[in-house]
Amino acid sequence: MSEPTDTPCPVPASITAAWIGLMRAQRIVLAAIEADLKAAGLPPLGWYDVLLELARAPEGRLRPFEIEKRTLLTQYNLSRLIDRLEGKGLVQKELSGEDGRGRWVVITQDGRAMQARMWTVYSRALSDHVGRKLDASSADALAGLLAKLTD
Amino acid sequence: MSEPTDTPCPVPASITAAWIGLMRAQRIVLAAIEADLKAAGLPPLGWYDVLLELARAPEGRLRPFEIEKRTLLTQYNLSRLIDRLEGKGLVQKELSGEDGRGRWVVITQDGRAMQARMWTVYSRALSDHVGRKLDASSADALAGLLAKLTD
DNA sequence: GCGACATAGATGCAATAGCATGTACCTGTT
DNA sequence: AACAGGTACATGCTATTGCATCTATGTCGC
Repeated sequence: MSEPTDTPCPVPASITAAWIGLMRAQRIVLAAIEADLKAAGLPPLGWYDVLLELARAPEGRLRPFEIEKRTLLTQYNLSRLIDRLEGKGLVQKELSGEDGRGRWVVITQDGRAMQARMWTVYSRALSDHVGRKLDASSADALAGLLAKLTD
Repeated sequence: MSEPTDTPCPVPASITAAWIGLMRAQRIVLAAIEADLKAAGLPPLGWYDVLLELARAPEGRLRPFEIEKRTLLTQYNLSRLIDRLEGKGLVQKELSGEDGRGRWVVITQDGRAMQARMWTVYSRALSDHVGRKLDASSADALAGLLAKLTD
């Protein structure tokens, strides 16, 4: 006669609490930030990530696979996101001379302007939805703990 | 002649580090867990969330709007997720007598079995991808810091 | 140089998410 | 009772995502 295990849970409660908190916090804060961007008539955060990487890159250009690594976007989603960015004139695609398989993605002036415009809204949203909730030492501690999850 | 502000950033570095860490950690861990579920031939995590709430509810039934609050799903996404769950025989929809607008969503035996089956995989994934990375006190600390973000 | 395999990127198609709106029904006011 | 909201849920349409696969090129061993 075995004990009925109502919750057959080999996972410590502290672990599940951390995981649920991680999901909740990310969703809630992300939704709040996206809402602020949308309210300002700006595109979603994914666009910003790509534009920022390009803006920081030497000559404002990167290969798609480099963007992919930096942003955690999947290959097929990035391929289409780049098409959308190009459609809005924020980036240009160029053929790569060295590697016949490759393309260059180059940020345009409009793209740099959009990145800057998005940052004004994004930074304020970050202050509102993250900065207001955490002091510097808490933020450091949080970043440190989260980093443990990603190696 | 004004100084060029290379990074016009009123947001403390510790705040952006925490935010980027939050996004990265959530995406990486979620992707790992979803991959484990898929590898086991099981449906995505969203299904589990709904099934768990139903399994825990008295008589295994909830109104859609109750599920909505508990899971952070949007109304329209939940409406269709419930249809998919019903299509697989994991829940049933019943008309509500008291409130003519309402429906009940009732978990079936198959639904309970699926929730249990998913938990065996999910709990192992949690141990692998979270438990292995954090000791109990770190997990508690992380949960506490994340909770600060969501009030 | 040729074949086998890897890498970079694109794309057709099915599934899901987002948005706006629609349909019922409820609740309060006059 | 009639009306004016408000709440609960569904749904048509479009946009995005996920998956599998395709094309093109590069690399390595022989």
